Amino acid sequence: MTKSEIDHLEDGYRWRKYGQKAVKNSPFPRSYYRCTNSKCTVKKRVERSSDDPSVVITTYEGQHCHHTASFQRGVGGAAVAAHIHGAAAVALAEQMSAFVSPPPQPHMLYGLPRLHPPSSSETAVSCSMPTTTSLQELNNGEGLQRPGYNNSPQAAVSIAQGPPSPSVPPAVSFDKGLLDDIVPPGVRLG
DNA sequence: CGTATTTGACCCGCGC
DNA sequence: GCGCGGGTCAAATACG
Repeated sequence: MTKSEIDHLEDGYRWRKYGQKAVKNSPFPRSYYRCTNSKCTVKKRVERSSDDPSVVITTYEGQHCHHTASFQRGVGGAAVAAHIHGAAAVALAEQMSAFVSPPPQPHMLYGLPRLHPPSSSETAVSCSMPTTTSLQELNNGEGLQRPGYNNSPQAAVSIAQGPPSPSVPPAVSFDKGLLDDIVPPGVRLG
């Protein structure tokens, strides 16, 4: 869940919209996106919350087998990395903050309950993985592990809308785990 | 001209 | 079998 006015959030990857359907639960249409990487079959659904039009619900399906499409496009990777720290990271922060905010039903975290693999322990870098919950990647940091959440959801959202300090600890906590997955450590250092 | 988006049609699973 | 809802395809269109 992301508090944003736009549906197409930048998360460091390139997405191509391939469909849109109207859903019954919400008066707003649901958009279907697919990773532009030909070898990456990651998909995501973006729908706007019927309860709060300012909230968009992004559901990821699968896991990326690459860092960012921008890197594969050739030069400009460093610039993109800087961009991620500036904007995309904010979008991700919003997604993380959504898990520390008081949802109406914490147990319905979009398929998270079936995080356990079917049988063998599959590697995180496998393409076209059948598991429909890459969100675990977003939560294996601290999102779900923390026993309680912030007193006010606004506090969590404020991280994305305007951090009070240049180095906010909560952001760094998942920044390492999350950006490390999409931004090469070498680039981040530079 | 290449790429991304729009949008109606099509396919499939499910309940009756 | 039929209707409904959700997901995907693909031609048309828009844009840089």
